[in-house]
Amino acid sequence: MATRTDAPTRREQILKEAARLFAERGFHGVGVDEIGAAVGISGPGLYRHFAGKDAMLAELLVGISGQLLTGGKRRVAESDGGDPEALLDSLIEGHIDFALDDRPLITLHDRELDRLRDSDRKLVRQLQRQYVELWVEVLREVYPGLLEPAARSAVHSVFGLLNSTPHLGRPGSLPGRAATAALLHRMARGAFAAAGA
Amino acid sequence: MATRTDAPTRREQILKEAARLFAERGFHGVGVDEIGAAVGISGPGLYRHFAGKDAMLAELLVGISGQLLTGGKRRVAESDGGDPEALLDSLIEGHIDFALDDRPLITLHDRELDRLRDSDRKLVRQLQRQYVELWVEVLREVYPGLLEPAARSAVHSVFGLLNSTPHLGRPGSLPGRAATAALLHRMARGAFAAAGA
DNA sequence: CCTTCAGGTTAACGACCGCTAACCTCCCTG
DNA sequence: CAGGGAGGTTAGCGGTCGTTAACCTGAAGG
Repeated sequence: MATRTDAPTRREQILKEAARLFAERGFHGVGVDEIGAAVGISGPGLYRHFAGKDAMLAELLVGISGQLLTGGKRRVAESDGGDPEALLDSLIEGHIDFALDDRPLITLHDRELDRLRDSDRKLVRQLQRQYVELWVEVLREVYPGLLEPAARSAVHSVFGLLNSTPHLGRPGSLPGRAATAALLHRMARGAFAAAGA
Repeated sequence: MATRTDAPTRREQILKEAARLFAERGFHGVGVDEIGAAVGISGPGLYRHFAGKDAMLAELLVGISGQLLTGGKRRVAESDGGDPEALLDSLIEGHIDFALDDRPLITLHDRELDRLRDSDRKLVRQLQRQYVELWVEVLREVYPGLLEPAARSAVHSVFGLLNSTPHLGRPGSLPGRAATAALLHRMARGAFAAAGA
């Protein structure tokens, strides 16, 4: 992972603020003027960077889904036939990092999907589906007795568990990031273990 | 539980359809004309039954939170000092019933809270908080080693797990309601057990 | 039979919102 | 030192939305 050191571009600033605002008040609840104000320019200036408000949401959601899937595939590749248990732990860890570091995106990800144009929505759904299937395959290697429909339900449910981070109160009321991550990780494994029994 | 046999009132019809539409497209994404059309009257006719669009959302969210809390309190009272394990199972079962039978309400419940007037939002949050604390107390009886902050995080996370039902595909792709409920129940217990270890 | 009222209707107003048009101003480059 | 494009600005248009106003109607009650 090459850590970025250069300053964020204006486009990236806009996307970040838009994500925060969309997560706080919903896509329809935020005006373009507010998004502009959040980055120090005003309203129509955004159209120098994006074709429209819809395009911002689309780029955010496609980006999230793609990032999750890419990270998941990378972890599978790095494991390469090794211990499935360790691979499952790796997937869980990656998802938790994302859920803790990009809370607004996690919120958007399963909340505003229906506001997308048909083609974008199909793309996002396809990426999400591939990500789920990747987890399902790994899960069924760890728990061979688990049938596919049950495995898929279990994966969706654990996503619900891991994505609950936005409800956990603002950073500070928590017992520290590492402890929270560890708790979530244990609970996810416990839930999977119970599903596989 | 006295099962209702009389026909639903117009108010109830409106609330039900509004809940469905809000869950599908978001509060700001639904117009009053659509809500009216869903119950066979048109737009402004709704104002004979509600003070405004906001009032519908408020009544829905207060109703949900109150219903969950009331049901939880009833189960605690029925247990009355008995087996904490059985009480925890009872709470989980009640929450699962709600999540499976009223999916649109579950969706709204943690998605549109910020669209409420300040007073209504405070009321809903207070009801939600009481419900969480009720779970936390029971959970700490079952797992005495669990500290309060961790227990609260665990409860929120299990709510995320149980409330994932809207993502589980429409009824029919599932292996039957009873099997789904049983799976969710096992996973919730597994997650709690892992948190308590 | 007349009144009343609950529960509708349509028309229209005012606010807001996404987006475009037209214009301005640096800064880079040949 | 021209000039041109990147990245802003404000004004304003067109459509939508929540809400109100004014009117209608059928059924119940004295």
